[in-house]
Amino acid sequence: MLLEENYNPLKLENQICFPLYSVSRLLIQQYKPLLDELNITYPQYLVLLVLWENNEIPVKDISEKLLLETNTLTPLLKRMETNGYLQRNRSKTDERMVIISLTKKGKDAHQKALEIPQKLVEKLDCFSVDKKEMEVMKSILDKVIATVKN
Amino acid sequence: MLLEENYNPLKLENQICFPLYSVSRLLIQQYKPLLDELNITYPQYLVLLVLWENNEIPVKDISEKLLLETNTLTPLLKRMETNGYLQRNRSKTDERMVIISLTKKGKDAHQKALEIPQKLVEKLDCFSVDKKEMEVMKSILDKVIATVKN
DNA sequence: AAAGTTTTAATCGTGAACGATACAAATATA
DNA sequence: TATATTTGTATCGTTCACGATTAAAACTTT
Repeated sequence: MLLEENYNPLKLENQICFPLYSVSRLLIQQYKPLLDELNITYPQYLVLLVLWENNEIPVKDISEKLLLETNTLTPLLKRMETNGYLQRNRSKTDERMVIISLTKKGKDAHQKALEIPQKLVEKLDCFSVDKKEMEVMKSILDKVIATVKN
Repeated sequence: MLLEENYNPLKLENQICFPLYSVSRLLIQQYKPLLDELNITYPQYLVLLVLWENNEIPVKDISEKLLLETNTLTPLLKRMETNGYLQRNRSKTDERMVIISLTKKGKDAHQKALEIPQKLVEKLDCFSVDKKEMEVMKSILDKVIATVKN
């Protein structure tokens, strides 16, 4: 297709970012009903994934892991604090840092969340999305992230 | 990896949606400096792509092509109208519909935009992102969209 | 120790996304 | 032809994203 004579790079169907952007949103929409049960959003779910692997982690490190700026994370973390999922405490050794840690509610949510990935896979199955293709795509995306990250 | 004994589906690195979501945002960030020259955002660029293929198109049809709800498009289209890129007119045959059409500025922007895809490809080259892999990914994503769309 | 620089969060403003709701125009049904 | 339903758009409220800026703490370098 790239070799066709009157190839138009501005045609919607020739965009690479558009399907990426759309599928990302479509997938997040698939997560929504599952996350609603925990009363969290998809970005908040990502924060929980990080915290379940590292209880006690500075905002900066969450920012690096999720590729989100602190001006996105600060209000998001405050909402999660209000909802009782986590605590925000200034580090005593370096007062520039705010250390995020899970509350009991945040830790307990891990058990409930364990079924989310499987339920999502089932949803994608319904859409006849090929699991192998998803693996291929994931490996490509991970490579892109690794190179962009430098 | 999926076969390992203590495979943890809640590990960040085992998520499929997260890299999709991140790369989508990273790519849109790559577009930003190019789109800044036209004083438009990435979703606004998508609207222009649609309009360059169909001058005179109802909001509903843009919504279907971009997979965006009208409550997202209405304010976005109003901003583009304010910026002089397009016009919004009620259809005379069916007054429920608002027909979007390009202004001269909107049509003229097409010429400037022609160089955007090439410039983006160059950027991705710098990140040593493989073009073939991008094609593979695009075909998978297009399939996902087609199936989700039903 | 004083001055400059870097690091880490927070604040502010703008622009998406999207669920819920409203409303008028068009269409279908009784 | 009334009444009900559907369709297309708009409005409202909440939550991201993110650039620009601010501020304080921690470091470097005179």
